[in-house]
Amino acid sequence: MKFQNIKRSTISHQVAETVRDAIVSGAYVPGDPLPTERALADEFGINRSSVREALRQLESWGLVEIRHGAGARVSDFLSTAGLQLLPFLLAPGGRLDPKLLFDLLELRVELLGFTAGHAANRADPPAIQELAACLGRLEAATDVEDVQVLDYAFFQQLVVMSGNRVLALLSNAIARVYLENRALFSMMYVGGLDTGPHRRTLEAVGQGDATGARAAMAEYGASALGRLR
Amino acid sequence: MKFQNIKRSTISHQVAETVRDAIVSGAYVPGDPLPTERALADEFGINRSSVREALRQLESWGLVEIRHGAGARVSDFLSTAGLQLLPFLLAPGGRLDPKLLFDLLELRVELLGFTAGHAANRADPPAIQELAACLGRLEAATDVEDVQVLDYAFFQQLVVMSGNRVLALLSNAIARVYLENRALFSMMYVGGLDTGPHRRTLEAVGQGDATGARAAMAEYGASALGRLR
DNA sequence: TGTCATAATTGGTCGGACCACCGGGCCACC
DNA sequence: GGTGGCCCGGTGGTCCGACCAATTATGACA
Repeated sequence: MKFQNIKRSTISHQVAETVRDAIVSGAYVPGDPLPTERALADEFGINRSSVREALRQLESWGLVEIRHGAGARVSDFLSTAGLQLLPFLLAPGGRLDPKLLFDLLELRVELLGFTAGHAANRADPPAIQELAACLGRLEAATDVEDVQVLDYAFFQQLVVMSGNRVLALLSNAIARVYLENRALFSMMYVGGLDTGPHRRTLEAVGQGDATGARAAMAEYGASALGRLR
Repeated sequence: MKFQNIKRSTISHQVAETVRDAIVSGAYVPGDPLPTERALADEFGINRSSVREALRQLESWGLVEIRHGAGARVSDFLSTAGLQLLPFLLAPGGRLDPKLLFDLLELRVELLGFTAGHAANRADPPAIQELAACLGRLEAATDVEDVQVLDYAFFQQLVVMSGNRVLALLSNAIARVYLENRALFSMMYVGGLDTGPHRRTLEAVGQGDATGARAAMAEYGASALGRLR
């Protein structure tokens, strides 16, 4: 039994999360005015400073727009927010949005291929060795949760090898989706993981075969996508 | 003559931007402790509340990690932050990072293809008509800045047509890169824009030809990438 | 030398005050 | 009828000073 990290949370974080969930779950519609800072402070029974800190957070998530003297409004976050919202949009109020998950995995297929292809182009021996080690650890794992983590580590190593920092940032954002909704993705791993595509990817990357690596990784992504239906 | 919107800024935003730039430009290295809230307030000559609001923002950008009683440390943002940092990483301290721009455009090629392909699969007549209108406006424009905006609008319409909401969030993030560094990308448009790929994309999307649409849009992205060298 | 209570440091929360800005209503003026 | 000036209540922005809570440094003691 491993203990979870105890998450200590500040009041402002809790408020931000509460209001954030209210917004993404549709309790507030884009354009709606938020209660005033003083009203929120009253409602939550906390100080206005804490509310303000929470609002700053909501603002930087792209969820609300604050105007001096005129209050805060819920913004049209689907056209202003970035991927940092995805973890919370995926299962608002505990209810999974299957279409959104499908969209994510669909895009992931593309990114997996892109990543593997560029990793093959730019790989150097030590990195390839590290990738092989990742694969070894993955194949040795039995616990579902470990498999999940190590599978992601394999992909992460490919991202590093690709040398594309924009891709790295993008993959950070996607990693958060996994972390926030770990249970959601565990279904992709029940009944064991076929590491065949991983092995073929490793081989192709080792030979600098970008086309092969891309195909192998895309195949893996597509199979995960297929398992969703 | 159109007047620009006057942008009013709060103190906390200014502080957040200042510290953010100091971090991404390397003045602080990941792991470094930030000055204490009280010290920052003194240094900037402002109140501690404003500093705290700024720190919340930096925290939600993934740039710093705050621990009760122990101060704030700069986090290893390249492995924790998401795409929302990209606009500022691209030209820290006014100096362009050409490799990062290359990485972005390289990834963009992939995304353009993905977007066009899926748009072709899911397009309906009114959306296609709107896409045609986008192309019309683009070809009618003469001002470089207008071309830049309308070129992006064409892509944005493809994103909408693809029906992939994750892609939409991703493209929001990338849009911010354009907006924050508009001048940087204007070079891609000097000497006019060849709208041939756009026209071929429109045609392919209209016929539901995913492969053709993907190829046309990828070609366009690759040409932009080539112009960078 | 190692341990542990304690003090100092630092972030978290609070209450209250005042300023800056927005929106709407009102009114004089053209 | 329309325009601009003016005022006023509501709301966000900033400040101050105080105290609480967690961490870290300190130093006495065994």
